[in-house]
Amino acid sequence: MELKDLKIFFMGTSYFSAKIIENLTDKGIPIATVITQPDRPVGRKKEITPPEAKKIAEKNNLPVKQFEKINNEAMDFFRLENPDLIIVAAYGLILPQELLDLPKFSCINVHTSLLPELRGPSPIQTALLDGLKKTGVSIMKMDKEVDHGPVLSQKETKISKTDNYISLEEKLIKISNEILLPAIQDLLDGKLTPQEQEHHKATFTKIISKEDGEIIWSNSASQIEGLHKAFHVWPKVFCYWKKDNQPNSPLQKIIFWELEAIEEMPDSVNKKYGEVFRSEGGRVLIKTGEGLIAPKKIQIPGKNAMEINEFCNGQPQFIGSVLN
RNA sequence: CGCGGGGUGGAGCAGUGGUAGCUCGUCUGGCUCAUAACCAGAAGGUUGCAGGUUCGAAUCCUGCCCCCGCAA
Repeated sequence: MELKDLKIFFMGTSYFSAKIIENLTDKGIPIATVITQPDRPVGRKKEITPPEAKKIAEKNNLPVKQFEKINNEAMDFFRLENPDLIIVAAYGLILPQELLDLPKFSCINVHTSLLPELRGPSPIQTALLDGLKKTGVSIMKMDKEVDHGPVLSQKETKISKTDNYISLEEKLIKISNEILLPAIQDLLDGKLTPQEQEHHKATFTKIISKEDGEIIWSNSASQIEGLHKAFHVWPKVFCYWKKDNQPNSPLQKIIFWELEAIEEMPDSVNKKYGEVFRSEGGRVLIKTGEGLIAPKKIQIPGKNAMEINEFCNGQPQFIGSVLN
């Protein structure tokens, strides 16, 4: 059975999905339809913006279908079209059992973790948040529970000290594109039997929300650095500052664009968690529960991001304040 | 008409009607075991754009351009 003889649907929404579509197309795999989420209002002007997957699909002249959710109306479409195979990558919605059962060759999911670890919606972020040394990509056959189905293929990659969300996602895209097609082809050829996951070893990730990006200064510097690596793109990493250092002065949000964890120094031992000070070497540092954070580039609402020293030139009272 | 903040010398900010200031940087000279050195001095702004009010506008009014946070 040749892949290109099948009627293949692709379901995905994000940048990750778009890169998978791009690769499949480049390799001559015909995607009959790309199913993605609806265009959404984005930005201050609420401009209706198509998802990345739609942009790349249209660029490659692939038919696109958008559903708010997989309801009966959507199912009518799938029943009518009756695809042989559905590939799902970062679609963002849970598929009903009927849809999972529909394609002759099942629904195949690309998940960016070494299943059964890090099931759920945020495997890349959670790997960085937890400071894992490695992660990877799993190709699996979808079943009734999320990220629970038998695994066709898996490949791991190291997480380096300098990796953040962007660089790690790129690594995982590369791996996905290496293993996705061979796995599917082997499955079709009967050369591969999907392996049941070791369910007792499963770990789970959660949906990320805005407030997850808030820094807790009693945490360790390395935890905060992990937070930044995981969330620097979204929801961003931030904390609050009382600009006048008065108890009832309004809280000023501070977004951290770049930061670095460094070790404790002699002149920091008596500081409070979240206290900003300048070291003898002249660096602006913030005390944490364990170790120090050296902010490098920050932003306050209404302003552009700026280097920490530039910020301190205009806001000298920042040094000596306590963040929370 | 979603809510809100902002555009002032190279950078970051102050200045809400009366000669445009601060921190940093730059340049010149001095000093040198105080080192993001220090001291003395200098250069550098048609205060986003266009109108208006006023004896006088960065500051008040009107329109426009640009940047950003929230929300979605």
